[in-house]
Amino acid sequence: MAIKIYNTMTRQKEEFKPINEGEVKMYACGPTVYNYFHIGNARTFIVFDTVRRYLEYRGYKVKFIQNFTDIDDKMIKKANEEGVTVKDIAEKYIQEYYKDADNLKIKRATQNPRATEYINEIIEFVKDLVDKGYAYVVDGDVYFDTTKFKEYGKLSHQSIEDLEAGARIEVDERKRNPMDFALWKAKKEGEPAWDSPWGPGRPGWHIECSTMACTLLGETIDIHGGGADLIFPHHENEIAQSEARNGKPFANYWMHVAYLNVNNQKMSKSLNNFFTAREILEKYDAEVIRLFMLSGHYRNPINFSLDLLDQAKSALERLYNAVAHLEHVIEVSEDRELKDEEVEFYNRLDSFKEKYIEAMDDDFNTADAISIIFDLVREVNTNIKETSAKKLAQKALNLIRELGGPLGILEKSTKVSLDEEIERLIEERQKARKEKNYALADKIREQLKEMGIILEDTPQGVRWRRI
RNA sequence: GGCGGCAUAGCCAAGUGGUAAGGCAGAGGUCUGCAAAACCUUUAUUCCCCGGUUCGAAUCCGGGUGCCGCCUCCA
Repeated sequence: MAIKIYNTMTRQKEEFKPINEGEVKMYACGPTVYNYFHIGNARTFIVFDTVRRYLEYRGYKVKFIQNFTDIDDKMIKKANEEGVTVKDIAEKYIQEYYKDADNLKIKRATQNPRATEYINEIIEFVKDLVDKGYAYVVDGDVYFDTTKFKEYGKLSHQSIEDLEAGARIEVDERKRNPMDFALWKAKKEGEPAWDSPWGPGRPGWHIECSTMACTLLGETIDIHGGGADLIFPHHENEIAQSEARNGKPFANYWMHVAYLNVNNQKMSKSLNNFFTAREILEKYDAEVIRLFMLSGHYRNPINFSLDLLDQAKSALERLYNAVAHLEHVIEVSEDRELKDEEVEFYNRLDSFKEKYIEAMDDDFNTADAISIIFDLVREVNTNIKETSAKKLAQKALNLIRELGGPLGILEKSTKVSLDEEIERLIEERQKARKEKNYALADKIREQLKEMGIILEDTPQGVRWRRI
């Protein structure tokens, strides 16, 4: 069984074959660090985090690079607005990125290179393109000549003519062709700049990713990805630059994450339907957000709403109730060998893992994978009781956690220590119940609920969990 | 104009030729002092519409309708 990945380039699912056995070289386009990232960015980050985690789960050693774009028009504008340097803005929002990403339980990339750290490599890259005749210099700007790269448009499946026909951009007269794009931009007044053979200036947007991917991962990488809006022009341009210079395929698999919409429309500042990840994290647990994001396929758009987040919250609660149940059983159950009637389920647990892998192998079908976790949970709830063998409960719990791992959910324990006050109240209530003083018992239960503790009476005694 | 995506129950959503997963919400039941949780039953004779191919289609083909996106910075 092999992993299949939908490749934007070929528009079909392909069997994943890494360049080097057992190793994956993966690059995802990261944020421009001029603001907090929004919930749509969060979707892309969470998806690639899941892809990365799953590849690791399947035994690959993953080298995962995600860049920070720390120099571009938006960065400069923001710095001017705030009266600080571009570097100040970058430093600030990189730190803020880490805060939010960590809170979303997004694993840190192997490296997060910044464009400004690779200026020399970028200049070398551009120089090569000029030398090879793929780029030309105009007034200190350097442009890529898209007509020189015969396969231009192969990722977005558009010919240059088609692209031009629909172009809504004003054509810069200095460019040879309307679709040509800047590799290097000459310095304008008040802009940060670096020396180059073409005079002071700064890199264009697309060149940084080509350069950093090539420098850190090599001329051909396994997986390159980003949001669907990067297909054109960003990734198209990356391909043109990289393949023109290196003469070999840039990436073997192109993955693109569909949008997260609000009211079925793309989130944008002008529509004022914009949510930062941070403000959502204030209201919802990271795992709720992840479950929501992963409950549909990454190539389908998802609609964002608080109501949907509430649905995900309830769903996650069901999963955690099972975890709590198992943790409870492990505490109170007998450490003994399996009884005959337990053996069947004990062995059958493995089949859930098989189905899960089958789902995830199929282009990371997280929705299907999640449904298998729910199937597992139902069976656990019916088959495992306080009287079950401890090793059975332990295996089930390990499995639930294992399957949650690549999705970044079900990593928490429901066991939390109780302070004395709560412990006293629970005991008091138990006493009241014994004395059939149910009015008092219910009152205490209500009181604990307000304190965030849910009590559940089971035949083996009281069970509690936090909300 | 070019390219692409989507349309499955009240809501979310998987399934892409073999007779409709899963979750949320709702209803009924079991358990419980009552709850909670859990479990059981129930909620789409049907997958936007119309044709066609096929023994068989939500799945393939043709034609509609509706919504969304890319072709400009954007995850």
